[in-house]
Order: sequence, then C-alpha cells, then structure tokens
Amino acid sequence: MERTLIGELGAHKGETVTIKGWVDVRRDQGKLVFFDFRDRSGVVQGVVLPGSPAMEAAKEIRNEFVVEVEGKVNTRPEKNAQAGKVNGDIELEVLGITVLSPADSLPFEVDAELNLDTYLNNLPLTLRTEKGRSIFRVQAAIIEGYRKALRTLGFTEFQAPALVGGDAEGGAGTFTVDYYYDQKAFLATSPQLYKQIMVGVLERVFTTPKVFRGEKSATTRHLSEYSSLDFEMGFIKDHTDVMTTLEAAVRGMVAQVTETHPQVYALFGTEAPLIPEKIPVVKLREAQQILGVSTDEPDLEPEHERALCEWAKKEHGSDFVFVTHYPVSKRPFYTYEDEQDPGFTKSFDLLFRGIEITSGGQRVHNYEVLVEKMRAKGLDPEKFAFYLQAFKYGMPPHGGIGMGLERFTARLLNLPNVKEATLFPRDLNRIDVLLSTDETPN
RNA sequence: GCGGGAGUAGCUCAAUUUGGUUAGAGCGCUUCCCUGUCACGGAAGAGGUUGCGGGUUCAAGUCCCGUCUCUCGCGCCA
Repeated sequence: MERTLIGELGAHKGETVTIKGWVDVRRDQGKLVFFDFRDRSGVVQGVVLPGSPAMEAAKEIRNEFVVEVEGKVNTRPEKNAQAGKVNGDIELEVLGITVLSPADSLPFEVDAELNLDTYLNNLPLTLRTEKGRSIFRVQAAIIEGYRKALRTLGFTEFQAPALVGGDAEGGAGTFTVDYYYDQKAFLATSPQLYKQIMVGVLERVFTTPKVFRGEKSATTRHLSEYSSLDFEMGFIKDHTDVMTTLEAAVRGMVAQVTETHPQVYALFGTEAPLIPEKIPVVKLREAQQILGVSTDEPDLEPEHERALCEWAKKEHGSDFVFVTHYPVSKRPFYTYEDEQDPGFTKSFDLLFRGIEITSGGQRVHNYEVLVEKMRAKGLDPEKFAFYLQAFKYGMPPHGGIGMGLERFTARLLNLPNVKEATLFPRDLNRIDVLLSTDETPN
C-alpha cells in the first residue's frame, strides 16, 4: 500500500493506511502496547489492541526501529485526546507491523540531557532528537533566506574553490595538503580573492563555501571547518552600501526562519531577534567611548562585544549592531582606508547577541594601491599575480562580507556552543571520532 | 599557546571537604506483572580495574607528581 505521511493522517480518519518511520517511544502495558511513530512530517500514537495480529511484533520492537505500519486512523476517545499536540486527536490502530530495520538498544535516552562531548560523539543518533532536527532545519532555512534575498538583489551564486595555492588573508592559520609532484597546497581560509575576481565577471556574486582555519582555538565560537556566507558587490559608493545589502540579507534570513518555523524560538527558550528599522552603527572608537574603555585598542574584546550588544538592545531595541572603522593595522591588505579618517578603514563587523558574526567592508580596487598595500603587509605581489589580473584589467569600486553560518545559527537559537550549530564539527581533537594524540589512546 | 573547572555504571550525577569495611542514586538494560498509556506504572536482577601511569600510607575514588581527554574563559577570529 502507498505510504501516507504521519503529518497528513488527520485527513484520513476512518481509513486504513500505511506509514513508514521510526519508533519514537514504546509503552508496553501488557495486553495493550502503545507507540509513538515518527517520520519527517510528524509523530502519531499507535495502539496495538489485544488480539491484534501485530501483537507479537509489537513485543519485539524497541525504540528507533524502522518500521512499516498498517493501521486504521481512529478518532481518539475524548478523554484520551491530547489537546494542542500534533495528531493529538487521532491515533493509529495498528493492524500490522513490518520491521524494515532493527535498532540496537540505545546508549542513552534520546531526549536525555547529555554532556557536549557525549552529544558530539554520538551525532548519528543525537541529531534525531527534536532539537537536533530543528537546528538543522532552521539552518537550511537560514541559507534559503540568504539566497532568496541576494538573488532578488541581482546576485549570482558561484562555487568557490576549497583547494588553493596560497593563504589569502596572510594571517589566519591554514591547513596544508600534499599536492602533486611534492607540491604543497592549502585549504581555503576564505573565498575572498575569488569573490573579488568574480565581481570583475558578474558584478554581484555570493557563495557559501566551507572554509578552514587551523587556529588551535578551544572556545564556544570557533571551528576548524565552517560555512561562510559570503557576498561581494561592485559599483558601491562606499562600505555603507554593503551594510545596507547585508541588512537586507539578514532580514531575509530571519524572515525565512520565522515564517517556516514559527515555533522554534520557544523550543530553544529564546525569541525572534529584534531588528529595528535601521541597525545601529557605531565607529569602533565610539563603541569604546560608550563602554568606557581605551580608544587606543585596535579591537573590542569579547567582553566588550557582549556589553556593546546589551547597549544596542537597550538603547536601540536591536539584537544587532554594526561597528565600523577598524584601524588599518587590524584589517587585511585589501581593506579600503577612509580618506576622511586616515589610519582607519571603511570596514565593519556585525555583532549579533554578543558575538561577531560578520566582517566586511569596501575593498581596494585600484591596482597600484593594492600592490602597495600588499607590500606594506609584507606580502609578495608576485604570489598574487593571478588575483591581481582582475585589478589590472578594470575593477569597479566594490565591497562585501563574510558571515559565519554556524555562529549565526547558534545565536539565533540560543545554543551555548557553536558546535551544536554544526552538523559534524571539526575541532582540536575530534573529526567525528576523537583523534589519537598519544601512542596509547584512551 | 595561557588560565580556571572536570573525568566514578551505557547516560546524568552522589560519595572527595576531614583517606578507613562489600563505591551509591535516577534513567536506560534483562526477566516477570499490567486493557488507555502518552517521560506509562509495579516487582526483581545484571552492570564499576573510580581516564591512564607513578608516588605517599597499615589503608587512596579521596592526598602528591606526571600524562591524556573533556569543558569554560583569554589570545585570535567568522
């Protein structure tokens, strides 16, 4: 019989249907066995009544078994209805069960509170929880919202390379890979150079590559491999045009999540983010004055970023705040220096609920200036000859951003550690399983 | 890389302060009972080289040293 999705059972009252899914929970009462069955669309209670031909199978089945169930969709007796729950008014009277795949007994209850490392070491199982499923459905919606917003604004998506011949940023730690003929190649730390090249081709582009940072960071916000939501746009007036586009993208991302998953914020004990008419903008030095810290520091410390976000929420009703005009020394070679504010750049970070989720700015588009900036940072223009062709042959004024998808997801859903917003996080000692750092692994 | 906290049953944790007999609980697991449960309930049972190595002591989960791992903060960054 054709499969009916669990989420659509309400339209089949009185009919005999076949569902396929997992056993979420089994409640054995002896003569009577109850199940919760789960598929991608929802959950429904199944009841195996005394004398049912499915009783023998029902006694063998355990949580997470994959089953095909034939049953009759009944309206629940009024006293047994579960108000407010999906399919709370119906249940499936089980007439037959076929085990498609058995499951070992679980190492822990699927909904148990787990330590982070237990959770991460068992992701194929722990991702099946309601929260696990929700996080990555939300993440898919975030990317969908990002794509929709930028396509509407005339951007073209492209695929950036992961394997590169040099370190674009000249600072971030890179992973080295063996290439042909005893050569070394690197995993990209950013699609930056390729985005800029593509501005010379398509004018407005975006890409969502995996990027790699070998930084030995052990924090709640760093990953060795993460997804970077990048865009780059030509013919801008200055960095504020980029900020305007970023605002539109962020609104689109949040709207997509809120429209498709309205219940998700409550599930994670948070609320939809506050985005006012205009996200507040402060220069770095203004931010430092607001916080009462030295304006000589080239950057905000994490503690200050958290405090500034509290300020933005209190004073502007915003969960986001832009910080602009970081000093030239703190920014990569391609960053545009502000003629009106020498020593400082037309660059910005976007902070969201306490942490930096985006860096961006206007880029240098003049070939000679760019070569000079490279030299000033101790980089060899010869090694960037490929990239520099884009500037040699005519590049419009342009700028763009890179946003950490996992950081955005984590802040949106109030997840304490960015690894929870990463399907399969790579960190110092773990790529799915713990890596042995000793001859006698534990 | 630096600093704080932690590692005890499959999972989540007690027992460590003040060293002292067979290291406990809840959940899960096994067996049995249960006709309306929805985290079902009830009874019984199995399950531990206390991360690893060394030291002090009559005696170490507990104190000391080393080491590995986890976790949080910092550096750095998205």
